[in-house]
Order: sequence, then C-alpha cells, then structure tokens
Amino acid sequence: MSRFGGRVREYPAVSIDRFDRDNLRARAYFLSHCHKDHMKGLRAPALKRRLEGSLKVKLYCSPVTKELLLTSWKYKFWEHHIVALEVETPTQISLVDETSGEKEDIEVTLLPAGHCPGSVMFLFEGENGTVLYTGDFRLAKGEAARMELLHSGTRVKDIQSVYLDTTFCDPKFYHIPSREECLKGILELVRSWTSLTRYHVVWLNCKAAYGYEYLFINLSEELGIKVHVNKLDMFRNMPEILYHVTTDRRTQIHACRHPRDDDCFRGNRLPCGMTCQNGTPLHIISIKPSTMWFGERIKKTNVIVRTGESTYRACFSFHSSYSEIKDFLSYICPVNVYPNVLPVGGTEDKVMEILKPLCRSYRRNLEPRYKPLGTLKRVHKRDLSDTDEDDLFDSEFTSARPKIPKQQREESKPSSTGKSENAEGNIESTESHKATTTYTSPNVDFMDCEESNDDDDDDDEEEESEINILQVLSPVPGATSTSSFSGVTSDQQETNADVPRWDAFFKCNKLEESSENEDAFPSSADAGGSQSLFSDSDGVSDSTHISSQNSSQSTHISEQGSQGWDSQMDTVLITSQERNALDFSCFSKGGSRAVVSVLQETGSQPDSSRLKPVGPTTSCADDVACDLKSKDCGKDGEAGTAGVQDVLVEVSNSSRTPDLELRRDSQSSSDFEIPLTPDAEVPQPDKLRCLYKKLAAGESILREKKVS
DNA sequence: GCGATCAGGT
DNA sequence: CACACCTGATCGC
Repeated sequence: MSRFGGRVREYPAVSIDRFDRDNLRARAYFLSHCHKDHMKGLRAPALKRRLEGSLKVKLYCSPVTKELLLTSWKYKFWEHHIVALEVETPTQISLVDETSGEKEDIEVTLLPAGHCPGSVMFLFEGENGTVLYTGDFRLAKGEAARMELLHSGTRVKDIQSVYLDTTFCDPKFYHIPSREECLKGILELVRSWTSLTRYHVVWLNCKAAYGYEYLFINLSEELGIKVHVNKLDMFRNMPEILYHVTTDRRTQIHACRHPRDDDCFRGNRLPCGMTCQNGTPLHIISIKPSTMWFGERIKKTNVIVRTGESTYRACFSFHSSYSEIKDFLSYICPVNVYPNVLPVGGTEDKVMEILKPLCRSYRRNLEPRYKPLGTLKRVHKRDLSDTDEDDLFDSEFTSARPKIPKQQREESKPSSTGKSENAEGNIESTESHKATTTYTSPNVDFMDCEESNDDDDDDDEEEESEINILQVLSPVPGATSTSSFSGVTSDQQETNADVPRWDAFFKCNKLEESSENEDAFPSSADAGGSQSLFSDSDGVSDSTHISSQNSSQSTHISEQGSQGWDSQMDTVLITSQERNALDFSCFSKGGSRAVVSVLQETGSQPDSSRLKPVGPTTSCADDVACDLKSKDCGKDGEAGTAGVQDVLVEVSNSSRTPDLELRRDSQSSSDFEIPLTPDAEVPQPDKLRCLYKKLAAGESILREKKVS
C-alpha cells in the first residue's frame, strides 16, 4: 500500500495520489491510477469545497483513468476539473497559486505503468530537475529502456529523483513470472477445463480492483468465451475491453463477485447465482490470481498451483518484482530514490540499502569491484556530463547509456546491474531469501526454491556469477528486454519494442505474448497444445508444471537457440515428468508475425474450435467430454471431474499437497536435471564444437551450460 | 448521518 | 507471504 504522502520535494506545489491534509493546498493534482489507496481524500468534502472555489485547480490523469473515475458517481464532482493527458505526450502545465498569483511552469509526461488500466507514471520536468513518480508499476526488465520519453537523444534523461513503487522491493520477491507466462498458465488451465463440456465453467476469483482486464481480454480472445462480470459500464468507452466481458451469465468464464462468493463457490454456485444450465449442473473450478514469487536463483515458473479439489491459484502480479525494480532503477539511475511503499516485513532502511547502490548520489562512494568477467568491464566510457572523475560508475551509468531499441546495450546495462547486483544484491538477497524460506515453503500458495538452491550449487553459481553473461547472451526469462542486448534476435525484438501504452497495452500484451509464444502456438494454436500437455502425464505432474513448461518453452526458446538457462530447467522438468506425454514438435518455432496472426485468428474462432477433439494425446479429456455429453447429468459431474483431474492434475504419488509437489519439483529441477536433460536434447557434435569455440572466446558459458 | 480509522476478512 | 477491497465496529464531529 502506498504510503507516499502526495508530494515530491522538488515540486511541492503538486500533489500526486494523495488528496488529504497538506495536499489540500496543492496547485495541481495528479492521479496515477484508479486504485483506492491512491485516491485518499479524493472525494473528501474539504477537497470538494476547494474545487468549488477554484477555477484553476485541476486533476491530471490518463484518459482511461478519467473515464474509470467518472464512472463512479462519487467522483462526478470532479468532472469539470479533470484534464486527461495523453500518454507519452509531454505537456506544459502552469502551476498558479490563486492567492498570490505566483506561477511556476512544469512539464509533465505520462508514461505507461503496466499496473492496471490507465495506470501511468509521471515524469515531471522543470526548474528543480527531472522527477519520476512511478505510481504503482509492473514493467518487465528492459522496459524503461524502451521508453522514448525517458530519454533525451540516445541517453537516459538526467533524473534527479525517483519516487518508486517498492511493493516487492525485497529479495524474497526476486522473480515473479512474467505477465505472459502467468497468462499462459491460466489460459491453458481454463482451456483444458472449459473444453470438456459446456457445463465446465471457471470462476476467476479476482479482487474488486482494476487490473485483471487484460486477463479477461486474453482469455476471451484465445478461447472465444466472454467473461461474466458484475459491471461493465465503466468500460463503455473502451471497446477492447468491452467486447470481451459480458453480463450474460451463460458463459463459461466468470469473474463476477458476491459478498460471500467463497460460500457460493463451496456450494457449487457461481457468485452470480448460476448453478446449472439447461438443468445440467455446472462443474466449477475457481482460479484465484495471487502473487507468487521465486527466489533469485530459480526461475522455475510454476504459475498454477492446485490448492484443493477444484481450486487453483494462479500467479498474477500488479507490481514489479525485486529484480524488475532493480533493473528499472539501475537503468534510470537517478540521483535520489524515495520508496513509495514499505514492503511488508521491511523497513525504510532495508529498502534504501537495496536502492541506494543504484543511485548516483551513492554510487560515487562505491569502490570499483573486481570483476572476473573482462568484457563487462569495458563500460568505462567517458561520460559527457555531470559526473566527476573518480565517479567512474556514475558516468557510465547515467549518461553513457544508450537508449535501447536496436542498439547494443551490453556495455552499460549488464555491467551496471551486474556490478552492483552481483556484488551486493545477490549475496545479501541470498541470505535473506534463505531466511524466508522456512515460512514460505510450507505455504501452499507460494513456491520456494530453496531446496534446489541448497543442493545444486553449480546452478547457483552459474546464475549468480554469470547473471551478466546471461543477460548479454540470452534472453532474460519472461522479459522482453532481450531487445536490449546485442546479438540476440534483434529482429523479433523490434516487434516488442513498443512501449506499452494503456490502450495499446492490452493489445500489446498480446502481441508481445505472441511473439514470445511463437514456439508454443504455431502448430498448436488450438486446444491441442495444452490438451496434450495435460493428458497422459502418467501421474507425474500437475497442471502447474504443464502450464509453466508450456510457457517457458515458448518464452525462452528463441530462434537463435539462445535460450536461457532457466528454460533448460523447465525443459528438464518436462522431460522428467511428462516425457511421453508431450510432443514437443508442436512447439517448434515459427515466426513471431505468423504467430500473431494465428493468435488473432484463434481469438475470433467460434466455440467449436475449443470443443473440438485436439489430437491423440487428448483422448482422455475428449473422451471425458464426449462421455459427459452423452451420459446423464448426474453422472456427468463425476466423470467430468474425475476425468479432468486425471488430465490436469494427476499428481500421482499421493503427493497431493501442493507443497509436497513443490518440493518434488524443486528436486526434479535441480538434482535430477542433468541426467534427464540429454534425453530432451542431445548435443550435436558440431554444436558442441561451436559452443566450445565460444567458450574459448569467453562468452558462452551459458550456452555450454544450457546444452550440457 | 457522515467520514475517518481500525480490525478482520477475502 | 501479497494486494486492493469490503464490511463492521468505533469514535468524533
């Protein structure tokens, strides 16, 4: 929760995301997004009175935020005081003190924040320097680098202060699976269930808050099933959303809510009251979006966890992970940083300890660290501007950082993050991560990687010491940031290079996803891919892995064969768990553009596509589905449920408890991966030779690892 | 009666 | 473990 007081020290005449107390005197207001904890005081009588007595006081926000805000009658009184600013359009604003007539000009730019519909960051530029207020944000690694307006020319702007969303600024949140990975996990789960019969429905147990819309949109587009919601009038002017939600309860995906919706669900009733259709009882599963995080060294992305007979948790995060925050901040490299949020167990000091090293005002104090990786050192370009001599990190970090698209950033970025992260961050985070492990792992909902951490030292080392190399040589998992680095699929990256704008955001999302998906979907754009994944898992795996494998496959395997180390992990998982279930040829690569179109077509496909039998390995599910259709309803329920459990979640070995599953996963991902991997991919001699050559050149440890 | 705050819940 | 929100109790105006 934001504990930001509303004002930045550089421009105290404006108030952002807080509207009470001192903020009542602000000359201008800014709202980053429509979540209640950022709207404190926004409808208070005191502020209302202030508005009534003023012609000048305005509230600035994105068009979408304006729309959402004014949908609620409680905020209608703002109507004539809101100014919607287009995203990524610098705008001059005069801050006038109405009593003294004093005036100050400021330029503000809204940057997409990826947190919820309409969410933005505010970039203020004026006499007192450039200030970035992030609001709440979720940006993948490298996204800051793709924001044109954070740059001036080819360099990052000189930013004085960043007011930062530090919700997950704690090493224990090191990695949160990317939006795309999470989405795919959910998609496959929903697909596998809803394709059994039309009476198999999914309830998305979402909080009452904006931010799930892109999930609805993507599910609807992919599956051709609209999402039932309680209300949709706030989207009346947002066709991209509106089209995918419905108030018609006769749909297979629900995100409706009810004050006691958990009770409803327990009574096999949807929050909207539906229990059956055409006299046939519904078979309902619930999926609760939850934040799941992973330790720094394990990128295993088990994005779905089964928590009960028919309940699941799915990974979903509105906020950037620890590593994403650090990536973001180290790219911006402001003079100062101020946390907007205290992470739960954390203190301001602890957060600052993490953030300080990424800021200029503190970096000058750091000693250059010995780095065994020579290439990473050559960053020390002479900077052009503001830093002094001995400030060697400063310079490179701040000014010598080329803007990302197309250019090669390996010198600035990997080293900048690498140095501080490797030096301090990782070590410290390792420690605290361990500390948190004990309480995390017993918990059903969150995965922990400790066990494998402890065991597989080589992996640890690998990732820990070579995180820079990893970034240079291969795509970072779940991030679109690959575009930041030279030598990696720059082509396809350019398709991803768009900065996420809100209106484009959800679409973009999809595009990005598809380009990442290219491996996953081309030949199995219909239910086939997932179905075959789910079925036949001869008792080894659950849907969780399936989804994540699926996503990791698509996410990490790139044309260049430069898949990251983590995809390896996932590959291993698949191999060990579902070898015979999977036909990986269906993941073979395709051009990203092709995939985009496939996905788009899929989106518009009628229901029949998802009810169709989908291939040999799906026979189980299909049989179930067919059986269900032909049998009487009473039996249907049983058969359907049982069948799908087999298909989806057959966890076998009685290890139905999620945390047991987790443990086993960790094991399979660590202890046993080496033996298993060759099964999936036997290194070809010439490939090996090539790899060795690269190794000799000092650059390809990662690949070597990957292949081994 | 309203709002602010807190506790408790999802 | 979280978030963002809701409800209900309590207090103050």
